[in-house]
Amino acid sequence: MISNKSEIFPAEQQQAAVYAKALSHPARIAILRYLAETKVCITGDITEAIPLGRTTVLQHLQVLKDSELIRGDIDGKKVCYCINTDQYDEMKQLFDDLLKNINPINNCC
Amino acid sequence: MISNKSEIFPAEQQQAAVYAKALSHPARIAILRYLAETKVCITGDITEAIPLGRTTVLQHLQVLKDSELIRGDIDGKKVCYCINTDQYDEMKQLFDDLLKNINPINNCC
DNA sequence: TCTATATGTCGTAAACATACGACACGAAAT
DNA sequence: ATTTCGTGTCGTATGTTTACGACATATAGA
Repeated sequence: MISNKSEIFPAEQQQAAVYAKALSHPARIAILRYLAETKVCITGDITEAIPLGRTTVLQHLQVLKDSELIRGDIDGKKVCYCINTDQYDEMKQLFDDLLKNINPINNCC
Repeated sequence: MISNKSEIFPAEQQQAAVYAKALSHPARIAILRYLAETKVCITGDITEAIPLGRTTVLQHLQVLKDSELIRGDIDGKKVCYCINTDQYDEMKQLFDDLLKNINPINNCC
């Protein structure tokens, strides 16, 4: 590709885009909701809660981990996934600012 | 692909994902901000404001149009892009609800 | 009429996302 | 010791996104 001109945009917009991408698949939204609901930190039980194959769920978890919205800590033989509250709060703040800054007026044509 | 199991998720999560996808590239965030700032409805001047090729910008505009966050009305020889305020408000509401519903507690492991 | 401007469509190349099966590996139960 | 469970990694097929050049068209002005 000649692709990936993302770096030419302001850091704040890049970061917002990263979070938006993390939320851009219903499975990942479902996973976040699941993690928030079951307050215990869960392992591959997620696979049973989300109607997708184990590998696919793992992949979505990886995407969420890359965006740092979740953490995955090894707890003995199980792995313990949970929402990264710091990062999550940062996302909320960023989105809030973004949506506040975009104040459209419907003056089209 | 065996892909596109998106339909198996709740409609609300699917719609949130659609909006998130629309915001998932810095160029599209930049376009939205530009449209909101320059309160006039703009045409291909966007190409000059966004450091990308004309075709690429058009493509991003198409993605935004698909998510219905913007409209593109033909106004004589020019095309007039602007934010679809109704849809935009719906997005804000959806995100607000979503982020409210995900209330993580940092009790990891 | 010819030209420039504004716009759109098509094609294409490379990268990334989605979905999953198959295999690997270590710890706990039998 | 062998099996099972929880986990992860690899490979792979297909679809989507990103980026852009080349071509097409229609309108306004010289």
